[in-house]
Formats: sequence, C-alpha cells, structure tokens
Amino acid sequence: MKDVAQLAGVSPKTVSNVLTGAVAVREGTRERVQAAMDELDFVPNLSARGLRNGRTGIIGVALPDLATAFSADLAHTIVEQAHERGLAVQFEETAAEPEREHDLVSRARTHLIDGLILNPVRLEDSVIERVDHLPPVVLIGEVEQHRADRVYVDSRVASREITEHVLSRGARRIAALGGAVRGQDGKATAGLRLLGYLDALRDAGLEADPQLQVDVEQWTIGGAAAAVEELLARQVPFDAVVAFTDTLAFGALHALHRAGLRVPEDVLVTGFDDVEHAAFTLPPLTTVAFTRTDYVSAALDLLSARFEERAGRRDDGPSQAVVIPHRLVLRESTQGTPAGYVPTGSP
Amino acid sequence: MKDVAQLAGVSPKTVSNVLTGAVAVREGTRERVQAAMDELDFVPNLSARGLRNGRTGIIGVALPDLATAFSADLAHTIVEQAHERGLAVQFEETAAEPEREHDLVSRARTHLIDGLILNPVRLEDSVIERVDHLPPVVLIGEVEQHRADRVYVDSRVASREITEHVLSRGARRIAALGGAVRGQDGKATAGLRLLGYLDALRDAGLEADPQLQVDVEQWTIGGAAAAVEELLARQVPFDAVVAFTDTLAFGALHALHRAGLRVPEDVLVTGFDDVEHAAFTLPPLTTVAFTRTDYVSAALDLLSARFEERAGRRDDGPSQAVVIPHRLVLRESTQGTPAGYVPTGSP
DNA sequence: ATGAAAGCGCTAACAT
DNA sequence: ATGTTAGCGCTTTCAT
Repeated sequence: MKDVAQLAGVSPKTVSNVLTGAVAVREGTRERVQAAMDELDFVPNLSARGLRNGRTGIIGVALPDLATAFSADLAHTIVEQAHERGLAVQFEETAAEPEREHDLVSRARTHLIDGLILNPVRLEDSVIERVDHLPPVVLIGEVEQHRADRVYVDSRVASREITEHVLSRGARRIAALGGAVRGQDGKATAGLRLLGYLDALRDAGLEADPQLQVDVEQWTIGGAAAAVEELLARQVPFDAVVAFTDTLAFGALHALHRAGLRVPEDVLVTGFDDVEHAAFTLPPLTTVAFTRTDYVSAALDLLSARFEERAGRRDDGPSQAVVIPHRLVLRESTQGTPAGYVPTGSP
Repeated sequence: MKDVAQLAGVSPKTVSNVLTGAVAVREGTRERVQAAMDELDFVPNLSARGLRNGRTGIIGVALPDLATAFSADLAHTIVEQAHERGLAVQFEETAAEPEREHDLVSRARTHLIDGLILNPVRLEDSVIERVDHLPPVVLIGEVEQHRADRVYVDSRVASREITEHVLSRGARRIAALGGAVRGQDGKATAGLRLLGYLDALRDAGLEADPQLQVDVEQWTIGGAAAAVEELLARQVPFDAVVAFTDTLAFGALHALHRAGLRVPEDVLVTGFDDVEHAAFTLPPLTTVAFTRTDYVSAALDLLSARFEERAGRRDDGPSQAVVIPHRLVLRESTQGTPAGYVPTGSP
C-alpha cells in the first residue's frame, strides 16, 4: 500500500480511504490512486485488515454433513446469500465425532471468523454456556437453548401435521423413521419430530407402539433403507412411514420397493424438508416444506445485527428466536388408503 | 500473549514457542506457560499469525453449485480431509454468473486463502493466464488447461465405456443428456463426455443423430426432467439415455416414468459420478464411479506440495496432472434389452 | 533455552 | 481532503 501511495503521490491513508470508501476522496485523487493500484496489481491484505479491524468478513458455518441433501441445500443458500452481503463462508462438519461440536464452538474465536452459524445435532445448553467470549452464534434447527439466537421451523407441530395427514388417509400403524425416544443423547431434531408424531397419535386416540419407532444409526439413504429392512424382517405390520427427513424417506422408499411393497397402495411415506429430489422420487414424496431463503436470511440478519452491536460497542441484546413458517406439500406418496404391510412368515 | 508471558514469567517469544512447538521448550517452562494460557483463556489470533506468516491455513474451494449431489459429496470429502490436515475450508459458488469464475480466481489473493481448489464449469486457459501472482490453484474436473495442477477422471474414456455398455445391451438410439456440441461456451465436462459418447457410436458403426444430443439448461433434476420431456414431445424415438451426471439421470428417470416408459424394459438409463442416491433410485442406476477420497486427497496433496515450494522459496515446478481411475457400476437401470420408445402420435 | 527488538499491512485517531 | 503516528498480535532475526 505504501508503494501505491508513493506512485500516486499520496499518503497510505488516502489509499486506504479510496479502498474502504468510508471517507470522501477528491475525484482526481481517487483516479490517481486507482491507476496506481492497477499499475502495481495491488490487492489489499485481508489478514492485516482483519488484525487491525478485528473483523475478517468470514463467517463460519457448521453442519452435520455437507453430503446430506438438506445440508447441501442449506450450504448452497448460505453461500449465495452471504456472497450478496459481502461475506465469505467457511464450513465445518460436526457429525464425525460427537465432541466436534463443542470443540468447534470453543475454538471459534481462533478461526478467523466473525460469527458462527451452527446446526447442532445434539448441542446441549451447556456447550454455549461453558464457552465465554464467543463470537456471535446463530443456532439453526431444533435445540433447546436460550443463550444464543435461533432460527428454526416448528418441527413438533409440522411433524404432528404430517402425521395427521397420514392418519386422515386411513393409516393406523405408522412407523416413525428417525429414532425412538432416547433421552439426552438423541438428536434434537429427532426428539421434537417424534413428539409431534406422538401428539398426533394421542389426539387420534391411538396408542403408540414402540416397535414402530425406528432408530436409524446413520442418517443416510443407506442407513434408512437398512433400518426399514430390519423393521420388515422383524415382521412388524405397518401401513405408513413418517420419516424425519427426506433423506430417510428416500431410504424407506427403496427398502419398501425391494420388499415388493407399493407406495402408496400398500404403505404411505412422508419426508421432511422438501429437498429438490423429493419431487422426483417414484412416487413423489409428501413432505414438509419451508422457504430456504427466508430461513437463511433470518440467520444472516441475526448475525449481522450482532456484528453491529459489537461494532457499536453496544451491549448484547437478549437472544432472539425466529420461527420460519412451514407447509405440507402433498404428493403421490400419500395419495390413497394403504392396504398395509402384513407379515407373511412368523416373527 | 503478552499477558500470558507476564503471568508465566517468561517472554512472549517463549509463549509463541510453546504454541508452535517449533523450538524446544523446557518441560517446566512449558507447563507454566500452559497454565497461564488456560488461566487467561487465551486463544491465539489467527489474523495476526496470518499477517506475520503470510499463511492463513485456509483454502478456498469453488464449486458450481453446492446443492448438486456430486458437489455436495465433494464438499463433504474436502472438508473432512482438509480438517485432518489442519486446514479450514472456505467455499464459493461459480455457477450463478459466468463471470464469477474469473472474478474468483483474480481476487483469490485477497480472500485470506493460501490456495484454491477450483471445479470450473467453463474456465478457459486464458483465465489462469491473465491473472498473475496467484496463490496455488488446483483444478478438479475436466478442463483443457496446462498452467495449473489438475485432478480429473478420464471423462471421455469413461463416457465411451458406459455408452459401449449400453450398446452391448442392444440399445441403438442412445440419447446423450447434458448437451450437444456447442463450441467454446459449453461446459467442459459436457464436451468431453459427449466426445466419449460419439467415440462409442463411431466404433460401433452407428451414425450420431444430433436430435439425440439433448441440451440441458439447468443441470438440476428438474432441468433434466424438462429436457427429457421435451425430447419425448419432439417424438424422437430412443432406447437409452446416457446422462452426463447422476443428477441429470435422476431427472431422466422421473420424466420417463411420467411418460409411462419403463426402465430398463423400454429405455436404459445411465448416470455419471455414483453419488449415494444412484444406488437407491427405482431402478438403481448404472453409473461411472471413482473413489472420492482419492480424488480429493490428490487435490490436497498437490496444493500442499505447492505450499511447501513457496515456503521453501523454491521455484514452482511444472504443473502436474493426476488422473483418478474410474469404473463402471452396473445396476438395474441397464439390465435388459430395451424395447425402445416408439412415438405414437405424429411428430 | 530464552529474551529484546523489529516489522508483517493495515486503519483509527488526531492533526493539518 | 489529506498526512502523521501509532499499534492491532504475532513471529523472526539476532543476542544472550
């Protein structure tokens, strides 16, 4: 920058002013500086700027697994919107080891990021609590947590509604794909969606059968397919599968087909998230949709607001929660009254 | 750091030594310093370190669209492996605007990254050429480009092989889904895969029908489905679809099913990349597979080698190219001899 | 094995 | 509207 200043016959500060645009610079001066920058092929050093300003313009995003359809969709939307706001995005994955979530949060300060968007798998209140001097954190997705800003859809209500829809089609033995109640160590998302499912059963006067609460080890298509195959092998009769994510539903569709069961004639299937593929499965999948861009812009708005608080040395306000509205998208996978899966052999 | 030094009764340099581990520190001193760091909840400032060292420990990754299954898979693998190597990963998307690719490369220096992994959509030689003083760049995927390191699978050969496989099943009118020959502005990947397809037809003594080279505007499931629907509407007979990516094949499966055509009884379908979902479609998809981890570790190895060159102030060696082996994965979507789609109406 | 001093590139504060 | 000064937090000489 000194070189540019010298070539343009100004001081480094003026070059800085031209770059940041914060302070007015006379037109002629600006042009000379600009010419000098072009001439020298000058690019500002963001490390230095970051050191000086205490802000890097990078936000961190931590998702369970970037290869999962929903996370990928989210990642795409975040990058797109962050780019529009002049922010770069650094990604981390949290699903590999359970401790990684805590590690990530506690070391967030070191990682050159101004703030963190975190989609926790099983974050407990304590994690945020234990760590002080954090950069702003926005939690997305379900988590019982009141120390940090949050953006989420009302999973419990959505799950109840989609279960009610399946009930309205005549299903009575509905499998919940994504996890049984398992205390604290289960996935937060799974917990709430299971509660919604149970709400619907209770309201319909049905008893919940624990055999129909199907745990899935790996939340992948293959993991879900294996879980449904095991359910079939256990000879448990059922006439619908309410999956806690679209990815799990994809696995269910596959396993049911391999078993010779038809969707929706024999078994109804629903998902959650409405990823692109959900509209193109065979049959297309009934699922819960919400506007991805609203979801992401709410998260970025919350972060930005915190940035400004800090810049203005204002006190941090109380944590905010934004609920993104959801809606049911009805497709062929629930069009009809299911005949049900009736085990043929002995259990 | 000064505070830590003071509390531990040493100089800042010693604290630095403890942190980096580069220089030996006496055991007792190390412990005192460590205790002081814990006491003060000290975290090193990476901006400062980056400024001083000229390296940030962040690499940039530019992919066309993070929501696409293949990109998402790649992103996942990159984050995972970079994490193991102590690198953080910053993502950008390039598909939105065509100019973004060039923008990205030319501004790479500003973005706090030590190196760039770029999956170009249509990068021409000139882009790298025009930009000087770049950080190390590794290109992944197809691109005619000899100025930067590259990692790729031999798309042309793979495409020829999968087309030959479809021919061996008896298909004769094979649609290529992903783009016709369109000169310089087409996608590099599409170009090579089309060439492989044409190679196979030629070797089989078949004439290529331009009507069967189906352009896809948006490389999404929906875009591919629309393109296949349009092909059907044009009343062009065909008995197989060789799609240039799995995502495109998913769209084809959907469109064919909606049109009442069965796969593989009426039409064979193949994909490319072997993303997870390819094994779970109805029917499961024959596709081209390659080991994702090898692909990514080759890219990271190339980058790391360049980092070391620069650190050692050695001259940059000539650019390297690593070809990752591929293999055909045969699944049900090509099991059988297709009856073919025979238009019923008049064209 | 440890310390002292200097400087990486930038910008906020203050001066002009 | 522009220049001067100082310092962000770290690490690399060079001493000791």
